[in-house]
Amino acid sequence: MKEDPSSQPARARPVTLATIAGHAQVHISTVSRALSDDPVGIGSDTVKRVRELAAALGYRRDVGAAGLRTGSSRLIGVLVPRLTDLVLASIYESIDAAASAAGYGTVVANTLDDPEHRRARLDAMLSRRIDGVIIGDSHSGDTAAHELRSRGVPYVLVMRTLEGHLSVTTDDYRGGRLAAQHLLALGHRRVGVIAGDQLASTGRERTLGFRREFESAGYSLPEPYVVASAFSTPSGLTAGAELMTLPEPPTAIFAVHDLLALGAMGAIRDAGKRVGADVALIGYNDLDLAGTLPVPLTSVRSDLAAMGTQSVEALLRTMRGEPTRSVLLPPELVVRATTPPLRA
Amino acid sequence: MKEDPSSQPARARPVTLATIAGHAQVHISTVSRALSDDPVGIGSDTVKRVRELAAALGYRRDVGAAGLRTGSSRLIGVLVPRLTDLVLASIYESIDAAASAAGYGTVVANTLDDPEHRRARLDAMLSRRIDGVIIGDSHSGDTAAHELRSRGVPYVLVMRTLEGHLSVTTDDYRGGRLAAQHLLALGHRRVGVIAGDQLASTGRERTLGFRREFESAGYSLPEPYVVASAFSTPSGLTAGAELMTLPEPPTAIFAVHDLLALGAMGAIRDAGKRVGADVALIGYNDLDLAGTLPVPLTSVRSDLAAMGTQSVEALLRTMRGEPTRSVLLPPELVVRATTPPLRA
DNA sequence: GTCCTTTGCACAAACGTTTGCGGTGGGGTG
DNA sequence: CACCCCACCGCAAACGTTTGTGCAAAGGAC
Repeated sequence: MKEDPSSQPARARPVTLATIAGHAQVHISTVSRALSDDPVGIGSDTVKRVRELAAALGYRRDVGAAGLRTGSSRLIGVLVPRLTDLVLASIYESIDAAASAAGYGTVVANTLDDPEHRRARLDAMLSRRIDGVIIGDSHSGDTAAHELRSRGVPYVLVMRTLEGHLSVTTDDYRGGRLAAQHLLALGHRRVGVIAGDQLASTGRERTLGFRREFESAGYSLPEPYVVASAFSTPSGLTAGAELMTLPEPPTAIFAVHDLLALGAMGAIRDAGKRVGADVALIGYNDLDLAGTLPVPLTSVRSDLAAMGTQSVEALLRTMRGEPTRSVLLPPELVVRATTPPLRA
Repeated sequence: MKEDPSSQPARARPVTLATIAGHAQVHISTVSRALSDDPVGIGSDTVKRVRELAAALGYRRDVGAAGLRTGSSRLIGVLVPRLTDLVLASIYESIDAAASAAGYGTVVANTLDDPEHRRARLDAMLSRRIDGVIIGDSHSGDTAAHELRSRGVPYVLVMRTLEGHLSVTTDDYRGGRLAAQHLLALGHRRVGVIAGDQLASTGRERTLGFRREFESAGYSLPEPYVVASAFSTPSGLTAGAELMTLPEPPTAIFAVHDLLALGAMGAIRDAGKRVGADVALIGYNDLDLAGTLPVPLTSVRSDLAAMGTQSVEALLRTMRGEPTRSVLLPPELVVRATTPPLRA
């Protein structure tokens, strides 16, 4: 290990409009206009000269200072429960890409589903005068959306819905029905659901859709067979264990999140059964690890990238004051090895 | 689905120092001082009055404007290959938490290991006048660190090292040796390595440590048994398949990333073998899904949270101009079901 | 009572932009 | 040749802070 050269050169004084103006022998405002997207009222040769000078000097517009003047920080805030949740990480990735393409930066905050922490992070965002917020962690009984509305800060919900607020989500109710239809078609009659957080619309809707479809086919889904949980692998393990220790354990399990399904796999194995052959399993979101698991996982696919992109588009429209409607993306069932045909 | 009330109230004009000054009948500078951390030179009753007023009016300091004046944006940039890599997401989470606790915000950028894209994102960060950068995606032959140094922007590497630059990482060489020692002790003599990206110090060091330990015990690790890869589950699958189709497939595999191990599990199964019983498997990083997998995965644990936290501390020290040294965190082997004792 | 020190505050400049407005020059039209 | 118009550019204010300096009043020592 070499010695670390911790002594770094003093930070160079950044080159500003004034620097360029000095070199070009024009007024600073002329430089500003020449560098703007469409330089109106400035001679084309001046524009060329200024731009070359800017490039040569390594000029970089101070967007903070510009924001002070224009009132727009060109920054959008993103609230997520946890970035270590692959689903949210994927959505955030596409949000960031879309925002970046539109000339906006993003700041993301883990709220950990903790109201106090969330407040603090949202406060920090507002202190940076963000232009809009994408809320990915909305909870029933959540106040952030209302507060933003009353403050007049544009926002849009993603991933999870909330009655009366603009949102971009997948049709979770329909996704739940797809899972139920598949299991019913395979002949399963006694099934379990790992339902996720019931305060989140995702957990609620997916479970509800599944239940409705199942019951409307004439079968019942008793309470002990539906167990709430967090959205992590460990809680999938405990919830799965709970299901497998029922007097009559289910022959199939619907987990409303792939990570829950991953945990359930462990629980099924711990119960001495084989995933797929003995107990069918369906996950949700179709993370790219789902297809490469030891036993490839059947999952309800939702287009996370589209959700991210469209939420940015919706937010930008709202920021421009254009009317915008919520969007519901269609889910799709991807059948793999964890839901084989029932043996006779 | 209700109609979306997309019409939001006009954004309220934010309350500034001037607003408070008006109400308090003092000068704006007095308000600024009264609101600062230690209000020196201002009467204690004035301080109290101003602070109450600020709270009542819902004042929020504009950190962008403050940054313009002070020259510090109180923002640190974080460069990662991908946030959907759980390892990086975990590190970023702790970076963000630590930075936030120190009064700094963070902006993160996916660089996708693409130089051009990376340039653009780094440029955007510099345009926001970030106070420092944490580089999580350094590659051999990478120029960003050099550029930052020459620009005088404080930075620190995390996760991956680069000769001659300050970094906070785990001892990957040692981690590789731990894995080799474990497999040797179990009696494995013909082993394979899924080596990750050889341009990243993580992939390189872990593989090197493993090889050294293995060879110094008197056994060989021929080239076909070491296959490079990306750091994802799918590439773990293909690399694993490559190993399993060798004329004499290995009896154990060391994957330098848990997600690679996850993919390898699928490959082992596709080859008609059982993970653990037929082919031993060791992962790296000990993600929390490792322990809850159908067959719990033996893995080399590295303390990701500590890496994040300490990288922030190192960066803050560098920003204050204090001398700082690279840190090497010790890895730890966590033995689980994928490396059972060899049957006689 | 005078002088000096301290306390408490106001003034103003500066950070880097953007932008409405005004002014100068040149070219075209009548 | 006089006029007007337009292209091009400079001037200055403003965004919300922070901070060095100056100034007045209050308090103490003699």
